[in-house]
Parts: sequence; C-alpha cells; structure tokens
Amino acid sequence: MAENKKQVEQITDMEQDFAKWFTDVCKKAELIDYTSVKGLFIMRPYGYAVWENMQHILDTEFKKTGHENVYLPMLIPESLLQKEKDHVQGFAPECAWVTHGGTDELEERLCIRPTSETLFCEHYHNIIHSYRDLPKLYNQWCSVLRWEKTSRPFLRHREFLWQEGHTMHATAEEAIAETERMLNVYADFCENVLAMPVTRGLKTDKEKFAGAERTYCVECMMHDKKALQGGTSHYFGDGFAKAFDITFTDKDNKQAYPHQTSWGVSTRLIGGIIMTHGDNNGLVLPPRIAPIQVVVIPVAQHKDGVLDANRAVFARLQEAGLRVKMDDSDNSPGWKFAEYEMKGVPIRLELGPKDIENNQCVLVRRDSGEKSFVSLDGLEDTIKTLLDSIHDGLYAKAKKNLDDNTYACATLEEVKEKMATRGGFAKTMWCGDEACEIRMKEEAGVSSRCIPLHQEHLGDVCAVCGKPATKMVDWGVAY
RNA sequence: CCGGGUGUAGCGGAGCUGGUACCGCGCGUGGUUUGGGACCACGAGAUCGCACGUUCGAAUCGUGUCACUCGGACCA
Repeated sequence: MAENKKQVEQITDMEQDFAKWFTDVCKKAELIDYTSVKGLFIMRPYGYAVWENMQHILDTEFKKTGHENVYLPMLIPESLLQKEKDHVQGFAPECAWVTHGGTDELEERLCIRPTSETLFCEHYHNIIHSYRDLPKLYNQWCSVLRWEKTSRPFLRHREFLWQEGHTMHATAEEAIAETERMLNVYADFCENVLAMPVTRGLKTDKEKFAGAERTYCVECMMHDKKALQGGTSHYFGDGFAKAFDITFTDKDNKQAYPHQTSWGVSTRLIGGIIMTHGDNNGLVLPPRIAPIQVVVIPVAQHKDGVLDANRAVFARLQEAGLRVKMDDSDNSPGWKFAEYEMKGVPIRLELGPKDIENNQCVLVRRDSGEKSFVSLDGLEDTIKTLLDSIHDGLYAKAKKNLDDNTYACATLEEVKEKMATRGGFAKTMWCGDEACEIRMKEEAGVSSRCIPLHQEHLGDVCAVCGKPATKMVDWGVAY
C-alpha cells in the first residue's frame, strides 16, 4: 500500500473550510455539475435519484391528504403577475423575462415563473363558482426560476426543482388547518425520512412570503450551526382571491371569497441533508432516501465462487425490496470502499472467500464506521434493522447538534456576545416590533428564523428594547 | 449589485522578466495483482475561460466580458 499518495478525490475538511467542503462533496459525490451559466446546475443521476426518492415519499403523503397533481405553464404574462401588489414587489427584482417569440418582440413580456400563485389564481377564477367546488387541493411538481445574485449548489439555484401546493377553501379556519397540516407533513418528512430535526414556527412579518398573511416554516440547523429553512406553508387569507376576483356562492346563496394556502419544499433540502449528516469522508445519506442503501463489494473476486456468492446475496437483497448495488468492477476493494463512503451509501457489505466459508458477510455502517460480521441467514432482516438504526443514529446526532447550540438570551448584548463566540440559535423574548428585529440583525448579525410554535416563557421584556414582550423568537444566521 | 481571489488535458497543479506548453492523478491497451484508494510497460489527450488590443511573435502584457469562489448587500 503506497503511503502518502495524494488522493485526487480528496475533500476539504469541514473544520478547515465548510463552504469548500460542501461544494467538494457536491462534486465528488457526483450529485451535481456546473454549466456555463451562473446558477444553473446539472443534477447528475445520483443527485437526481435522491430527489426522486424524496419526491416519491412526499407525493404519496400529498395524495394521502387528498391532493391532486396538476401542471400549469411556465410563463406568466406581466399583467397577471402584477395583480397582487405585495407579491409583485417581492418577486419582480428576481424575475427573468421572455421578450421575443422567434425574431418578433412580444406585445407583452412573459415572466418565467418564480412561483405560480398568480397562474393558480387565474385558473381558480375560472373553475371555482360554488361552495361545492371547494376545497381545491392542488399540487404541482416543477421547476421555477429566480435570478439570484449569488448562487450555490442546492442552496441557491437560479432554476430549482420543487413542489408547490396551492389550495382554496371555503373558510379561513379550514385554510389555516390546511396550512398547519402541510407544515406537519414537512416536519414529519424531515424528521422521519431525512433524519433532520426541525423547529416548527411562524415567520415574522418581515420574513414572511410576499403576499401572505401568515408563513409557517420548519427550520433546521446545519453542521456549521447556521439555519436552513426546510419548508414553508403559507396562509393567504382572501387577499389573492380579492385581487384576482375569485368568488363562490356559499350555502346561503351569498357571494364569498375563498381562503387560500400555498406550501413548498425544494431541492434545497438536499443541501440540508449534506450539511446535516455529511462528514470529512464525504456524503452521509439517510437510509430512507439513499439511492443505494447497500453496496455489495466482492473481495478477491477473481477466486472461484466469490462472484457467484456475491450475485446471490445481491439478488436476495434486491428481492427483499432494498436498493442495492453490486460493484464487481476491477477497481481494488480499497478503492471501492473509499468511493462509496464518499457517496454516502449507508451500508457496505463485503463478501470474500473467508466469509463464504463461514456463511457470513461483513457489514460496515457509513455513519459510525462500525464493522460487524453477520450470518447470511436472515441477512435481509439484519440489514433492514441496521438501516433503521442508522436513521435513528443520524437523527440523534443532528438533534444533539440542534439542542446543544440553541440557548436562551435575555438581552441583545448577550446575543451579540454568544453569537460571536459560539454561533447557533439564540432564543429571546421579543416585543413584536420590526425595529427591534432590524436592530438585532444590524448589531448581532442574526435574523429572526421563526417564532417557534412551541413557545417558552423566558421573561417579560423584549431582549432588544426592554418593552413588554409576548413572543419568543429563534434568531440565527441563515443560508 | 459592491469589494477581494481564481480560470492552463477529465481532476489537481507548475510555467506567467513574451518564442504555441510540463508534472501527478485519472483515461486506453497488455500483463501482474486483489480483506482500506495496487504495480509495471506502452499510448491517447490541452491552440492555456472567451473577445478585442499591443507585438514579427501572447498561456505570459493591457482592456473588456463570462464563470467559479470568499466577504458584504439582497434573497417565498
């Protein structure tokens, strides 16, 4: 074994440079590739497979909760986009426009959707007439375009893949219940599928969605203690309905405006997975969305019977419904070990001549590196149990990171000092005044992440101005 | 969008007091290997991000532009 040989595929240590580590992982794990246009990325098969797995699980949940998938066009006429004032103001700065059809200039320029509220509203205007038409529970899987000034793989693409749910309800109560239901779908998904603990909360007025009355969110903490918004769920009241003249006849034969919601998660969650679970050897994927859950690596595969034994194990695991790959390429076993570690495959299975003799194989966990020798009898169940245990381990580790780095502060000074020394999330009481929020950003460098739904009473006064406070807010540096 | 850095073969780098390019890894073929990124031999591959300019001559100097990157501003 050659010592000190430079490893071409080396990944920068996260302690040394977290941002570099992140992009190294994205590239070396073959999740993503750059293109010649800033902010537009190629999702390579391995990265796209992660998204497909996420999509499949979420889509199943959406359908279970009564939603239907639709597809709306990607171009929005300028006049349509401008119907809701707050909404335009929020999105106009980052819209990309189509101005020509062939060589002819268009009479009205068309915006490439940054989000589809306006198109949904136009459509709902046409199809909602009676309370019998409600609720409308639609979801769309698509990509949207936002001309961001700075971009990073997964965290900020100019074009990104997402789903956007858009629903219409007869009453405010029903719409709010929908908003909260979907927030919980997201929270459960993050925790039970991605092994990412979340804080459920409400955005402050300053941070809420353009045009929304209320924005709920799930906030996650990354390994570098910065915050990442995992998903959002908005309650619009009847603001858009009024702007787009969407009305229905209620049971009492009176005209009424329906109440609306929208909610979404994007490929940004993949960035969250990377920064929550990854380590200095590369990606660490949560088992429930890993494109490959088990990689089978034959050892001494040139020897008689080894490949056949490996193929048999591979077939068994595949038959058992596991996502499994066998690598019988002529790379050395050591090379393969490093390769699949970098790609975050949860379990490596080694099977060589000695194992075959003993009716066993070697299982190695990606998260802990722990190695175990297990019998080939009942291997399917052993592996399924191990995958669950890896999920739990990842969750516990991320939860510890969140808990250890969330702390209460009584004053702005304290937030300033703690943020400078240890980062993470500070929770403080807040009076509700935007001026205090701005001051917190200016002086402590943190923005309000959310007003957690699970409130604690830390004191009676706002940490910034000292006036009476009623809400507890989580503050942090966000991606 | 503002300020700093970078751009040479698939990847990482050297060359940058001007004379059309070098190294390691990777890649191809053959052989030997195979329980933590194996080894030997031979071979293929880049008009130096792009454009314009200075020059007899530009990877090298100048201007512009695009992309990446680090801060900052902005960002459902």
